[in-house]
Amino acid sequence: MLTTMPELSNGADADAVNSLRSAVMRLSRRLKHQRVDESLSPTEMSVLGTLARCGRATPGELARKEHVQPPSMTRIVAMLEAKGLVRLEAHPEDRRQKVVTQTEQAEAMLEESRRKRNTWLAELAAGLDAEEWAKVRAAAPVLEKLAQL
Amino acid sequence: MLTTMPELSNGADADAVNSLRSAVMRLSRRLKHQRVDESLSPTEMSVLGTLARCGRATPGELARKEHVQPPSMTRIVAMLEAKGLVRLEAHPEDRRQKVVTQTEQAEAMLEESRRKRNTWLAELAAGLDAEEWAKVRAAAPVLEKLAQL
DNA sequence: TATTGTTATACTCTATAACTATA
DNA sequence: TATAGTTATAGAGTATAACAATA
Repeated sequence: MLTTMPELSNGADADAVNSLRSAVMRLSRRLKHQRVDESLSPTEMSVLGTLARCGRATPGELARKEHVQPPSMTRIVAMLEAKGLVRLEAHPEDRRQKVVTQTEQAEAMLEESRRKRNTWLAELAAGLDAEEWAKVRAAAPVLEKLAQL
Repeated sequence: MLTTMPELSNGADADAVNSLRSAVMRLSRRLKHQRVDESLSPTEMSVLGTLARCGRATPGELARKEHVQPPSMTRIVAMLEAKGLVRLEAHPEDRRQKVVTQTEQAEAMLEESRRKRNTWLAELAAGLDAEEWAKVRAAAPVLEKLAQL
């Protein structure tokens, strides 16, 4: 039977996305609970990770990258500032904007959190073989790209 | 410098998990919005998917599989029942338990939703090349396993 | 006494709408 | 007039605690 769906010439198929979607939703739910730092929400952690990569960003840029609305990012940044993990400075050229940078404390926290993450990872790793982990590693950058598209 | 973290002999490493975690959280946020059926939450969709695979399950089993607490699953199942997507029957051997099965309507809905998903997929697919999608396809089953571990 | 499911309640995260300040 | 960010408010989804029924 002919379908009306668009051609997917690059090998993507509905079953894979179906599986991916279900796995992502359930994994995200687990990650919410397995959070490495009890005082930080998953998105707050994600923002710190983004800042560690980008160096600096405006609240608006962060909102777009995290796929969150501006008011939500305002709250998140305020939380992180209150915890001493980011600094807010005036934008040099546009006085409407602000610039968010991570503090040294955030860097230390990320290092500490990486250690905790490894412990949790070790437990999960026991359930996968080397080949399976290789697939996850190969796909991780693509998933990040997917999240940004 | 020597670390105190456990050996990860199967090739898993912290950077991969770091990347994976961030991508999963952001993707899940996108998926929340790109939901194929406006009237169903991501978890409700996930439960239907699980039922489609398992055939039947008790609320407790579903709660464990979806990594949700029993009271939450009570609400989710009640919603799905109110929408005519699942049926609740008495457990044949244990009168404390119940058995959840999907209705024909749910099956039709899943088929319809697959069509919509393909449309959304076509847009995303444009941003990845064949090799990248191959990596996603290869990793999808592993991610599902990871979500269940 | 332990387990399955439910009810009642509260919390976390995010969104929308309305507002302020700057471009 | 448009844009960046904020404030105030509401909603969705989930958790915890307390309870009922059955094993």
